[in-house]
Amino acid sequence: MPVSIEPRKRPRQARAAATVEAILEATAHILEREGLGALNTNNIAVRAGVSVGSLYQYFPTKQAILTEIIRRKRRRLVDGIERALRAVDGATLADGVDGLIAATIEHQIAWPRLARTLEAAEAFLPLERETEALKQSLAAHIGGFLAEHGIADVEVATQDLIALVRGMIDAAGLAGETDRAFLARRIGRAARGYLMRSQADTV
Amino acid sequence: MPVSIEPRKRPRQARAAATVEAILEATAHILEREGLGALNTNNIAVRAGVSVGSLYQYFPTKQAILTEIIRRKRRRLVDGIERALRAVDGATLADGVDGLIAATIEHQIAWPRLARTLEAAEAFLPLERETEALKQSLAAHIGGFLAEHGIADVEVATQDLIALVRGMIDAAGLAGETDRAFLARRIGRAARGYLMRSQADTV
DNA sequence: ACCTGAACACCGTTCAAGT
DNA sequence: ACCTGAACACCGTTCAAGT
Repeated sequence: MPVSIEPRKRPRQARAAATVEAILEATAHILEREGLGALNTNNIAVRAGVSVGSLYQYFPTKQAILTEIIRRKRRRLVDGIERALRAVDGATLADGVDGLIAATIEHQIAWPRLARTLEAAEAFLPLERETEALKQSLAAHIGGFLAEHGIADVEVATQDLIALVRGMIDAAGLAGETDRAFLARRIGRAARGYLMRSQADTV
Repeated sequence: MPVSIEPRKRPRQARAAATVEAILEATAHILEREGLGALNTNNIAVRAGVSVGSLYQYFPTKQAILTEIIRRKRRRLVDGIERALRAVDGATLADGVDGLIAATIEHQIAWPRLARTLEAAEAFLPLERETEALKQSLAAHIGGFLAEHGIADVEVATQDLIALVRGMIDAAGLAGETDRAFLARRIGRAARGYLMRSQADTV
């Protein structure tokens, strides 16, 4: 039987909302400091200052907690990308790509271990459909921008760009890098190299 | 207390060696088809055709089984890279990079879900030191090659190249791509774009 | 040396009782 | 409506008995 990952009920009172936030904060904290292996519901409840029973009032499974954290993070990513695209509206391809890279770095580098751990956690969660929807959404946004600038094979290009940007940011985050401008320049070189030759291919 | 991940004892008889191989094969099979969430030791034992007791004779923990699979996979990657580097000895930078990309694709794209799942599994395993050693080894090999061709900031360049190559291959694998030549060409564009501008920067 | 499977321990989840 | 924590179930691991 598929594991339930949907929140169980909405908190109606302020203290209940605080309980939910405390559970999510405790989970993120444990993931960033100790990793997935150290995460269990007792752990979470103790750090959140509530009982396990309360935890299970709002989340039917441990995986539902992880799912909520992932969904919030994804929402922030999409918001960040949308904001970046509005900001670079009418800009050149190179400037636009730089804006997208900066927005993604901003989103991904703050808690590198948490980011990596959440990606690992996805292997346990039945989120394929949502992941697909996220990709579609990013593809629509980013692909639209690329198409406006004459990039061929937009779907593949979008997949490739997202993959190389994420790969390089994750590696930098795990290596402890904090100089975002330096990282953005390197990613920009790879991305523009990819895109310029992609344009050339279409000539 | 740290989880033990070292093999418990070496098989001495042929049937024991067969048992170990069956356990590893069963684990890889479950990971590729059903993912980490479906992996448990009963599962593994049943599919391997042995009892749980036998499994625990050779592996002290479930994580030790995952560790052995990861170690074998890493060994194959290093071998493949070394072979590729010997093959492109004396070649141009562009040809050498193409050779490295092809070797990495060959290694990573065969069982894309298994590859992704193993990366996720690393979040549970105390493999930091080995992961660091692997990076050092790859950095020594690939960095040496890059340095011979006048690439600046070799350590960062190596990290970036590995990250973008892996990121793009993983994404392609999960998207179900099977055309390795097409994928190699796209990765080559990004990698050469990164490196050529990197060279230009040094002028 | 190798194998088996019932027994034990831990952690995810439930539920009866409370405010 | 929300909270608590003891009880239950499942799966990782052990161990006594077997070939």
